[in-house]
Amino acid sequence: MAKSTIRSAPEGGVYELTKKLERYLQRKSQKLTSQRRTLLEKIVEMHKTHFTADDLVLEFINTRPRVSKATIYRSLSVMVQAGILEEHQFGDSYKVYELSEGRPHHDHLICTNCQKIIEFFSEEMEELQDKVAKKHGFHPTHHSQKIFGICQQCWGKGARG
Amino acid sequence: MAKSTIRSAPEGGVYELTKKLERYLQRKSQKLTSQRRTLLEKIVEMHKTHFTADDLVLEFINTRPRVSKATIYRSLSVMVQAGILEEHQFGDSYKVYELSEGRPHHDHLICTNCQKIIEFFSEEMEELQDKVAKKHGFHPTHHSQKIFGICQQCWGKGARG
DNA sequence: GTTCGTGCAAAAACTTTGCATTATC
DNA sequence: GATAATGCAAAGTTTTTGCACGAAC
Repeated sequence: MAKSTIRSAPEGGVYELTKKLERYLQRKSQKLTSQRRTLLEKIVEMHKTHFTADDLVLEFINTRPRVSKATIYRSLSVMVQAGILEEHQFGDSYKVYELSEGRPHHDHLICTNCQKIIEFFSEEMEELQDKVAKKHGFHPTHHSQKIFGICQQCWGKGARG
Repeated sequence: MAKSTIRSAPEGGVYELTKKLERYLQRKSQKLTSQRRTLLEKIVEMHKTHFTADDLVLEFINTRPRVSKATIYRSLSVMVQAGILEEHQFGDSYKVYELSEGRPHHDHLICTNCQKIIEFFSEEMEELQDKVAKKHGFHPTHHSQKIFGICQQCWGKGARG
């Protein structure tokens, strides 16, 4: 909120991400195909903070070169493994993805009226979570914190659940 | 953990819950059918802290009176509306339910090795969540806090991710 | 007797898989 | 040239729905 970065040349981001994917694939003896490149480009081009597999399927319906549905699903999984994407499951039946891209960890506020997702980060929250986990002898790897409710705009419009 | 209650007569619980369901259904001009009664009984009998729709489908495969899959899904939804059940989506593709039954709100630690779910409650966490929501002009209705990791037992057995 | 719920099977929504073909290393 | 990835369609999972019949109010 304090600092707003205008991404007028997203290609820089794509380049870094493709490098990262390449390094991951080499480590795994897997291949950097044109589809995987194209997908990653499309993901960056969309510049959506959150997207689904289906968003990508739609993007490729009338586009050349095509990337099939199966490849999209398979590639999303690879990119999650590679640490390029993060996978979330908000209330719904489908998975939601976002670029990790050196972004710090954050959690989500989800408006149940307009489906808007607001990201937040709280150092206090992170510490408290670690504290709770330790108290139960638990070794945390990651967490998912979702707060559902009504956002400011919707509340203003009278949507009070 | 401090107090351990032996439920030797779970029928008491069923009675209360059935009353609660009845009140809800009357308010909505809906009907308390034998299937809805039977389902609620079965849910209490299972005394699982967390169960899925499919768990219930299996329970009714060779049992009289039967309750169909469609009715199970429809009834679970009704019971969530009635405040009798809580619905969760932990990492997997299916939904997980638990009885609310006057239990205080709590969150979950999920062992990614043995799938065990540990419940916890932290007043501090609740307050912090409200604080974060307010900071973003957000009016929270509920939240879902999941911490994934390795539980004490699994860690002891060498499962360190 | 009206309205709502049930059971069944079919469909829907999202995701995964088998297999022959093609591209990458 | 060996291995891995792709595209397609088919199948898998979990959940929902349409409709004729039956139960609850």
